[in-house]
Amino acid sequence: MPLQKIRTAAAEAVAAALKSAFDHTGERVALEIPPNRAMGDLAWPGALPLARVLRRSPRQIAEAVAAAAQWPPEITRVEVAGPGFLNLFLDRAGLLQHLLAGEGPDDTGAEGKVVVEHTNINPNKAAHIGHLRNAVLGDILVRCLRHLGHTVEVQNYVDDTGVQVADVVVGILYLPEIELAAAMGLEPGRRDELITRFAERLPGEGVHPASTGDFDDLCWEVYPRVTGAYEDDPNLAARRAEVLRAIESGHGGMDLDEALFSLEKAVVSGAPYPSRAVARLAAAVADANLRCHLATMARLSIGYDLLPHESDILHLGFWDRAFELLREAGAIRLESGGKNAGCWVMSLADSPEFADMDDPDKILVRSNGTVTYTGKDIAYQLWKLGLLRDEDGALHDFGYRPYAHWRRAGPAAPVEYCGRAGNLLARTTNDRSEHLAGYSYGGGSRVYNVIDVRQSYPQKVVREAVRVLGHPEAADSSIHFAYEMVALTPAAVRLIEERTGADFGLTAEDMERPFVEMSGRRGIGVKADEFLDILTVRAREAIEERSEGIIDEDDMAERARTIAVGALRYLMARQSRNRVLAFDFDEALAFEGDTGPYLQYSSVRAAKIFAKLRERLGEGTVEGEEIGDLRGTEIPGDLWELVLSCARRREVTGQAVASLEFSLLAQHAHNLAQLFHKLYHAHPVLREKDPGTRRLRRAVFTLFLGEMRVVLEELMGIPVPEEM
RNA sequence: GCGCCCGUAGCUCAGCUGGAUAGAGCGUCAGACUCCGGAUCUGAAGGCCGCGCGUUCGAAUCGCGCCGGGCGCACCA
Repeated sequence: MPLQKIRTAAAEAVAAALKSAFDHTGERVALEIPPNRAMGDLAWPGALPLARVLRRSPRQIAEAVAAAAQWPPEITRVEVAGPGFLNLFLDRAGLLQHLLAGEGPDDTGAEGKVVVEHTNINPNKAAHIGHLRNAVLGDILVRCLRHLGHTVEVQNYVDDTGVQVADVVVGILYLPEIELAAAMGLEPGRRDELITRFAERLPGEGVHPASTGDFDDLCWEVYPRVTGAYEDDPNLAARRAEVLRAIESGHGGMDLDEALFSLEKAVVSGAPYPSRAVARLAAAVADANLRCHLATMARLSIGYDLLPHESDILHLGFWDRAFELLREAGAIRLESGGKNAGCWVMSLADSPEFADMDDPDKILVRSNGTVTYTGKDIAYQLWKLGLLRDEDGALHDFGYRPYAHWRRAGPAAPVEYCGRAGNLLARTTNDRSEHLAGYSYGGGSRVYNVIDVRQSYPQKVVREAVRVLGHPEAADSSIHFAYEMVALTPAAVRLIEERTGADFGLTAEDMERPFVEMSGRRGIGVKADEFLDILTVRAREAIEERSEGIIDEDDMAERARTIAVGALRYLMARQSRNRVLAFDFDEALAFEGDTGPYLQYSSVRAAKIFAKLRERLGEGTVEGEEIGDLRGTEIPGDLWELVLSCARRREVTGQAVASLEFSLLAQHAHNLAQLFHKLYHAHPVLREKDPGTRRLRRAVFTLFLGEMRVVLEELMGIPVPEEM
């Protein structure tokens, strides 16, 4: 029986005993796992609070329950300890046998589809380490949900019509040539030439492996110069408005080459840029950055099912429909006077969460008639929940088209974008007649939005909108997975300035603070790909330091990659989500102690034991019929500790999902690795002469190895290398 | 001003729905098998769990009030 079922059965036994011995019912009996095995494997502390109610000493109660209970057969011994704890001891060999035989699929999920939205990087520059926190947390959530038996749809939202994309376009079209050329790493030249050179940097079709100097890196350089230029040149703001208008009007399916040609022609002739060509350029910029982001995340084994595009939400009238629903429900009103005159606002005054606010109204439609981001997000959220319905009851839906196909060689292997086989990554389109046979999107019974904590207020507004539209259960199923931002330690900032020669213009006061916020606008940050590259180089050095022979280059590259990914993912997972992650290079590049490589190393070592065993003794992992031979084997305390910890995976995963705290999972993995490393020294396998003892050790290490593969690779996306 | 988050060892952090001696890692100091990889392990030193009051048989954990730090409260996304 799985540990959780034993636990439940024992709890029921306690409840029944309370009824028969004291005629006491209604108690919620919960069993816990005591701090050490001398106190048993499961414990019931409930006799203590019952003492007053039952007017007996806690010890008396515990003893009476112990005597009256019909324990499940997995409980072999029961004792009362301390002030009145009831401690239960498990059949050790029995549990080990059960775990080795495999627990079978989980049946706790199956409530319907769960939608997880994560990554959501503005497609106007390279991803930085803050985006990695988002993507890694989101991806681990997806993995855990799937492990628990849920059907999960992963969405990566693309804001292809926002000001940030417009800013890059403004840079290309209007930034002084000298500055633009400098950002592009070129000698100053004419703008039409720069546009040509810029276009040459656009990636070709498909998603290509990430490398330095990609298109997103180019935009990383251009973007801060544009935001800086707005301060110097007031006319530039008007240009931005023009570009935004052009993007909103759309390009009508214009060909990119044609667009570039007409832009260059406009430069030469001095005519204004044609709107459709500007829009086409913006679309190309957004899409190119998106593909770069997909490539970055692919390195970390992160893939997606759908890329909803904001432009499609606009063009397909998602907001118009949401607006109608909100107006019919009386949730919004047009302000005729006051500071919000001419705006459509949603009143939050009636909901307790917003009760104490100075201004409990949130503007959804501006006085100029345009919709705010929060408005669009309400429409999108309704769609995700399957609640954005037209008058005829049909879902107000997108059109869909394949964007790419991807696969990975193992649960934590890099995502590879390939031809037509593998998992489908779809994108939304603005043509509803485009369908994908066999696929449907949205309509989640639960929706997680992985967005940093600074967006809590708009997220609450979105949830409230769902509620006032008459869907309180759906509002409760709309979960904002909030996490704190990634910032830089002052030491990290100094290092980046030294290395890149940049000057972020931070004051002495800034540098006194515990951390410095990253800022794409100012160019302050550590790019995701760059950091992964640094990690990989460091991993390579670490391997070389430790190895004796010469390592084949392919092998070396694979080992270094694996270690870099493991270090990064673990770093992101181990810290509790509501604490600011102050990024520090020394800490991030550590491979010893409480790190990803430590966990990987434990698995490598365990695997090595079996390799040597096969070689020298012809023995392997314990499986099949040999499991039966373990019956009745005495399991010493330290080995048992590891077995019991392995049994807790489902429990830990469930807790991690319920609390959205993957530090629990990280700690669990670390705990397993640590227990193993201790046993490694105390319980050698190869040198053990007694076959029975050797078999037990093989069995426990078999369990450990399998467990680590699941926890690291499947749940945390941390690859386990063959060697390191 | 209002709201949310954080405050645990010198440093970076765990501690799940309150439970039995507060845990890791880094750093410091002292050690380890002619060994299944030392990216390891063992040991030592190091804590009024920010402060106060309360609830409870029991509080790092729950409540209230302070203090310190961060982040929100846009016709930005």
